[in-house]
Amino acid sequence: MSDPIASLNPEQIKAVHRVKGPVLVLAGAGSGKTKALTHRVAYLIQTKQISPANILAITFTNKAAGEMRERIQRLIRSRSDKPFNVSTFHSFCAKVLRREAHHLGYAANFTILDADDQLTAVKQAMEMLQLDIKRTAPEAVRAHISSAKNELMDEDAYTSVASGTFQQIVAKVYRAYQDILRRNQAMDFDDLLMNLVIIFQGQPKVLARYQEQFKYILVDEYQDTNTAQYRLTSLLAAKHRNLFVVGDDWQSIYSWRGANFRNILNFHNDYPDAYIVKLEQNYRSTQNILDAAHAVIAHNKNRSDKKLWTNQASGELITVYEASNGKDEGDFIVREILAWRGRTRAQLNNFVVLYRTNAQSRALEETMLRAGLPYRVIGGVRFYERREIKDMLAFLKLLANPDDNLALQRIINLPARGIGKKTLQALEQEAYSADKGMYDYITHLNNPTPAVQEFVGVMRQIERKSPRLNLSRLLDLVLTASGYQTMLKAEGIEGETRLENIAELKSVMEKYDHLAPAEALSIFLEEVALISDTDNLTLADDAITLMTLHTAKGLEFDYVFMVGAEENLFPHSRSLMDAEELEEERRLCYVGITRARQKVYFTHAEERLIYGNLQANPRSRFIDDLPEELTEFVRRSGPVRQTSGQERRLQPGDKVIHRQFGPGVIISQTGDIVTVAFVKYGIKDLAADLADIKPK
DNA sequence: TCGTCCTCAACGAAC
DNA sequence: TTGAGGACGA
Ligand SMILES: Nc1ncnc2c1ncn2[C@@H]1O[C@H](COP(=O)(O)OP(=O)(O)OP(=O)(O)O)[C@@H](O)[C@H]1O
Repeated sequence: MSDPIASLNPEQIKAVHRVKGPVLVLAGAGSGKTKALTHRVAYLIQTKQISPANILAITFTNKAAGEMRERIQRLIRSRSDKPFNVSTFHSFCAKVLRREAHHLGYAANFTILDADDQLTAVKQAMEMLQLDIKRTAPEAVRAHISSAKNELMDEDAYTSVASGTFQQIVAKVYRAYQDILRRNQAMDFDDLLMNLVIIFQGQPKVLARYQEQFKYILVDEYQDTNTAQYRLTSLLAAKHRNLFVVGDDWQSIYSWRGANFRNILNFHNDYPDAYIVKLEQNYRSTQNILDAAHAVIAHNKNRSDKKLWTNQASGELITVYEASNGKDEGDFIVREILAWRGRTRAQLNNFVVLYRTNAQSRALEETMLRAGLPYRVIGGVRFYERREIKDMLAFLKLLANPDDNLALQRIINLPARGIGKKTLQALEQEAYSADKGMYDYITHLNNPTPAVQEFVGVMRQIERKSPRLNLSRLLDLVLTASGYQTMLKAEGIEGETRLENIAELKSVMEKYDHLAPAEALSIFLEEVALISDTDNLTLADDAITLMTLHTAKGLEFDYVFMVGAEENLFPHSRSLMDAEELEEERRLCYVGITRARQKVYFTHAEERLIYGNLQANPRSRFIDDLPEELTEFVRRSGPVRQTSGQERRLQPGDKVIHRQFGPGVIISQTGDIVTVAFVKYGIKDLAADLADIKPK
């Protein structure tokens, strides 16, 4: 292997060698930002003799962290067991909090709530406050609490700024929700970030310790940091100021969960002495792909100015396929993939199909199945969110944290033993009055009901044997002792499938079998809680990859299909009203195009089934923004030239004004009915005689 | 309390 | 189209 530095270009080398002080690498897609970051870590360790323990590298996914750890080890030709602190923000916070959460009254074994449990806790909070779940959507409340935390607003801060009925409700629920979480010894995803910031800000000595440890900090994908992550980074780097961040504001696509690309654009204000590196050579894509991507992003107003060029030839044209319907769209993709495979012996692993919403994957899956092509879907309904998996995990969570009432409530009646909603509520109330966790409470009851006794017996048995069992044997024990296995076996086909899923869970747990039982469980539960969709992408089998545009960030493939390139789908209908959201859709398109090494396809359909009825959407504005000379338009019947100057009546996407409902956007037209999304009144079906609707 | 049938809203992206 | 949640009877 050659000297690693030699494989970098001069600009990348500058970024790697500037060891001291703040450094910003602001550069476009595929310019080698992540590569520079990886090499910098290796350089710090190998050439500058800095201990890995003093370095903290933050990546966007656990998978990226794992790959980086491997690459660094290869670069420094070492298999040392010294800990490399390469992780995501969330798992970094979780690890530190295991040691420091006591400052906030949490024990080290706190539970990490997943999205599902969060919602359950919100509902419980609302029930306690006697709020009507039908009048106030718990999901909306959860989302607001989450945003507040990402902005570092605790319940007091939120209460003091809450205005309007809804926000005041949220403020109340927020308080009750935090109360529930504390009693459960549980933190949600957002707490992991916010609580660590609270500790660092309130305990200067603790902060100083970590500042001293992490003298060198590196952050990838800095454009998608939220306020909490930004603050955390600033706090940790404040002492030594050796902060290296890389990112691309054009690729900021997570504003809806609090990310703010101004964090990267303001870096030079936060650190006036920052050394700024621009990388302009792209090593991933052809010139046509870069030009197309640039043409799309150029329409955005809020963005930095950047250049990107490549040594590569212009390459393939962008192909735009107009399908007659969703099925035709899928068939086209299959035909193209087979054709490429015939021509170039390309592996299926080199193909990715990207869509805007998870719901679009189903139709594509069916096409792939029919064609007999192996595929993998990344994301969507996640493995760890399946009922049987969550049930198994709940047993394990309760074992790890007896205060986890949410876990207990999930499993106390599994298999059904007559503990229903009423009984559960009573137990909860009694435990609450006794100021105890529910498990603690029911294990110390004087005369428990037989059903409760039975459950306690199951848990006692598991508790007693668990110290001597490795993780996979522990799962076996849970499965048999609880009676869950018997229950599923009695269920027939569906139970079989569920048992298969549990078997898959077991094979994951086997990877932790070499760890001591005492620590294996908590490590496993933490990793499972923080696993991300991309983490599940492995190219072990040769298969076509299907995923959302968001999930594709940071990845690269030879052939990229962007499907459903239609107004209302992409850009999504919910974004059409808001200029900033539209810019984010555009950035998403930029991300999609720039994933490709060789060839990009856009596909759209004249009509497609949505909720079981046909909808017609015009093709995406992003297609219209592609340079004509780089684009090849194909229809079902064969290549055609672009139709110019389409006649415009009222079409989906048009902005309109309604006499009664005010401004809105046309979503679709079916026969005599137009569906319009109104800014104030939501989605309405109206007679299409146009009497009440005027173009804006 | 629990399972089944039925209605009706959902689908925006995820650590 | 699918899935969650309510109504209902056992
Ligand atoms: N100096 C270089 N010489 C050759 N290839 C390079 C060089 N730098 C990066 N590459 C390659 O270019 C591709 C993109 O690199 P990398 O993922 O680091 O870019 P990036 O800027 O992080 O991209 P993105 O912003 O799209 O995530 C990778 O395949 C990488 O190996």
